[in-house]
Amino acid sequence: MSVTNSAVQAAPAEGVKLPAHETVYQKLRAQILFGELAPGQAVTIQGLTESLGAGMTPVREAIRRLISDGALMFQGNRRVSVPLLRSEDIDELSYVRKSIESELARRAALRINPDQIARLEAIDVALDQAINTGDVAGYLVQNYSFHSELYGYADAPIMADLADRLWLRFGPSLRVVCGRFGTQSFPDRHKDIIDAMRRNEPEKVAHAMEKDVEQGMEQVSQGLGASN
Amino acid sequence: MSVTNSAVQAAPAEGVKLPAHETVYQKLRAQILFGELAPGQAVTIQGLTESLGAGMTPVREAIRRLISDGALMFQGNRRVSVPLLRSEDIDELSYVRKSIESELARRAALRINPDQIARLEAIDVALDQAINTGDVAGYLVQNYSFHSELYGYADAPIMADLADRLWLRFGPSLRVVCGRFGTQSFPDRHKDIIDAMRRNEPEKVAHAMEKDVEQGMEQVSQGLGASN
DNA sequence: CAAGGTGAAATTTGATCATATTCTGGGGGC
DNA sequence: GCCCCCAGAATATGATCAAATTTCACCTTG
Repeated sequence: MSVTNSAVQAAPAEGVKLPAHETVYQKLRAQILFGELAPGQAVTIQGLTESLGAGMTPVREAIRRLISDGALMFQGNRRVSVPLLRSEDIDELSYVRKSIESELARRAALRINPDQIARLEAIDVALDQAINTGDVAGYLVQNYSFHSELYGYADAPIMADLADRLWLRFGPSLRVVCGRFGTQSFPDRHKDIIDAMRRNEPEKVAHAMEKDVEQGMEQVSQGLGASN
Repeated sequence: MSVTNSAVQAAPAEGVKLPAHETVYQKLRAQILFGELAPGQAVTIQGLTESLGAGMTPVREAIRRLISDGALMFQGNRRVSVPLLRSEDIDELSYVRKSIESELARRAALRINPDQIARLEAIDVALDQAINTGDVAGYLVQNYSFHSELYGYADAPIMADLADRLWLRFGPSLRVVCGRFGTQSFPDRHKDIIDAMRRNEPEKVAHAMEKDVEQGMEQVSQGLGASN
């Protein structure tokens, strides 16, 4: 998984080589997804060049990509910031996510094998642990992992890519909501998904995923509504 | 509208100022959308710097954005090319487009006013003209214009953005199909959409749009199938 | 003797950096 | 309170470095 939780200089031990603009993109992406950058916060090129220890060109390219992803916002006057989510945005995101992610779940259900189900369950166990210990960062990472892993089994790269992108739009807000209310209140639909996978019932899987997404977006909506 | 049909140096008369990487992005985007770049064709940075008369940094940024859009493909060994569409891709695109664009049409139907309907109709007239004269480039531009204009009325920026992105994925192939079979065989669902708009029937609009998308993707599928 | 393959050198292209230029925003002076 | 000037950040260019592909010569083999 591309998730590296810390800001350590990222020992390049794993692959061997991979372009700087790519690593910068991944780091920035993780920071946005898992809430190290708050909605509304300004992002400067020069700030990132020193905090990430990279040149200016790679940072510029990474920022462009993230703007294109909807993870960052170009404020017109050459300023870049993490966008705030409006309730209309949540409405749109909810519709699109339900449509895409339920289809991804359906397709994954048709192809998944027992090993892969076991892996999903392992992630879900880690997720429960994070919830029980109140580990917000862990919750965000494991929850994302669950969905990301599942979509990887669907053999539908375009839709998986779209789902990943949408995640970037509400990631920062999810962090805010969790930070405000904790991780307790989230009911766990993942169990339903895994059970239906085992019973080989794609429609049930799709339906459970739709419910999971709906509940998640509802949480974000309520959490953000409390602040607006 | 951001649609500039010709390759003329684009007299910057309209706004007054706008960054180089932005103009490069728009030009490249138009070239991809309307088929000046064929699927499979390689894209080089240095080639674009001279063909577009821009520096290397803006070109790089534009390419990154288009890769993020799915309009270009990073071939691993730092090579960039226009992606070829596989039939599985068309299947995914068809599902997502039907879901998103029918919803966009529904929402647009709820907000649209007579002036806007008239503008849609004007585009559709130009579209018919392009079809009758066998003007493939005109067909592509007007067809895109119709959808793009319509989605602008839906007051749903995220979904409109997604729809725009998806268009970039099949644009080049659409050009190939049209170039091979001409524009004759496309039935015109746009009339149904406009009629239902006038009668203020959002569900009918959504349904007609779904059919339009389905027919379009079916055409692409058949056209590409003939070559593979 | 000819044909094919392997290796290194050269060219082409992408990645990164340092630098110059331009624009935005704020503070000081009138 | 308004306007002009200055500081700082972003944009854009060109140069430099690194990597990959291609070319070509030479050797091996049938």
